[in-house]
Amino acid sequence: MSQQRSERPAGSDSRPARSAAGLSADGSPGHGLPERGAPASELPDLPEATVARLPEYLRALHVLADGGGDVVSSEELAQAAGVNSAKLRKDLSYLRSNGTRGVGYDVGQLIDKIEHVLGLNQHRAVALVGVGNLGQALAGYGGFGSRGFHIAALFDADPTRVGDRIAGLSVRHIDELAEVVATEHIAIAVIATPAHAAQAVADALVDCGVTSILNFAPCVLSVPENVDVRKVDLAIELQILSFHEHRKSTLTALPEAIS
Amino acid sequence: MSQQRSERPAGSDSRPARSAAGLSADGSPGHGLPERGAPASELPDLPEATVARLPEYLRALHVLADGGGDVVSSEELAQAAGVNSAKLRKDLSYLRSNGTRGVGYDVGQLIDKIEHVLGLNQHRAVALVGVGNLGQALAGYGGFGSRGFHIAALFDADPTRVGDRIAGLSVRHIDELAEVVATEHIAIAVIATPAHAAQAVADALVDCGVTSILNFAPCVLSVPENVDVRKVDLAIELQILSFHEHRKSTLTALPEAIS
DNA sequence: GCCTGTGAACACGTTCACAGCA
DNA sequence: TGCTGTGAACGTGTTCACAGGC
Repeated sequence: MSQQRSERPAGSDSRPARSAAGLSADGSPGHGLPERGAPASELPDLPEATVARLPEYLRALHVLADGGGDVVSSEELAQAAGVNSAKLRKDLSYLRSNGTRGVGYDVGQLIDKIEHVLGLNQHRAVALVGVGNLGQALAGYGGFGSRGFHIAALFDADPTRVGDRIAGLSVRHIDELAEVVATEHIAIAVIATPAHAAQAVADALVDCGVTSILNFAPCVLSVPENVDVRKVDLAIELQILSFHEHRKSTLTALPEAIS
Repeated sequence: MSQQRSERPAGSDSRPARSAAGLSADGSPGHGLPERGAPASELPDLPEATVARLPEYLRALHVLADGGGDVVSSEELAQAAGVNSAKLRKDLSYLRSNGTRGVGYDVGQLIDKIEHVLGLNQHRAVALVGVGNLGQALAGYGGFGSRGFHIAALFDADPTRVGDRIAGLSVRHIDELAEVVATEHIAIAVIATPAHAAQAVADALVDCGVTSILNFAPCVLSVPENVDVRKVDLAIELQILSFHEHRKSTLTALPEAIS
């Protein structure tokens, strides 16, 4: 499932929304899919919705592993991950997973498999652009290392911020982007700039060869089709909750139907 | 139609369950209920996917309005929001929307309608729990006011932080939660605590009557079914991007199909 | 002509229910 | 007797394509 080109909102909720603005970028009709028997045969092309849940399973598995568990049933793991067990089993079946019937899944094996599928074997270097309020918080977030990433560089356009040290890194000017992206082998970047700067930053990132962007700026980014964009927008999340609040409050005004 | 009730861990998936408990509330054909709680056209029960996109349309509309536009076609608006126009039109049709054929949509009217549906007429008060790195950044984020929300109170469990002033608000101890939630009429809360504290905070929030939670802690929350939880997890977003990176790099190893 | 609104077709995702194996 | 793995049924969401009105 390639991401569609243009831009697509990919926020918090499990938005599998594959909004393809144009045409069938990814093989719709008769796109000779990579041969089944193809030896390279890494990824057994997973549904996007499954991909979005694997990280949650992984987190739950790590918790179980820390707790000393070595085998887990689909029911237990599903509960820990907040899904139902049928969905979990279906998801894991896409990994040609090796559970043991009558027993469950080996925790360690499953962790390895999921990490492998997600490409987390190699610690990935991430660039963070924009060290304002949010950017600083993200830079300071400690949870990355344990989950397969490290922030390799910080950038900002504001000369007064360049040189600041945040979380052990020195803030560099955005003009140095290309150089650093190359030397650090960065493929993933986080945009934490104001909205008005985000598109220019995205363009610069793409020019440097970055192919995955996590966008915290409240705007739509336009990027080539080979670049993946995911979006996190706090206000949008709150507005969705607001809708449900609104709905709940009008529902309580209605007579209670049967229970 | 059976919906699992019980304590559903509303964690990751964060799709508020559409309780289909046999309510024909909205316009069943021919059953014209004479009186609704709110006669002024309440919620025409929208698909969840549509709800998730309305905020994006709203943002795009505000940009257009600021630019002086007063009418917009579905094609233009769709582009600005990063979706395709068929989807946009379908979404708006759920709002019994009033576009003009051959012309387009009135920007101002559409803004009003979406804001109304999302319940953004009333500025909603939001509580933020956890003023660490991320919490402080969220508190300092200025984008709320213009989008229908304001942070009404900050809480933390750490006594050394209580009393700090952040973004014009004084941090209060979590023990004061119930009191403040009541006086400020807070229905929505943001959890920005470490994972190990999040469930306890969620329980406390629910006890106070909070019915919508935006969870930044990397864990699954278990809440009663009438409470909506949405989750934002940075590491998960990056891991999803990592998968696509991984896939792209194995694909380039394959012979290029035609483009 | 242009553009909205929408049924119908299609694609995707979830759930069920049971076959198959330890 | 479990519990996994999975086809098939079902439901949701997206796209198409055209009817309807300006």
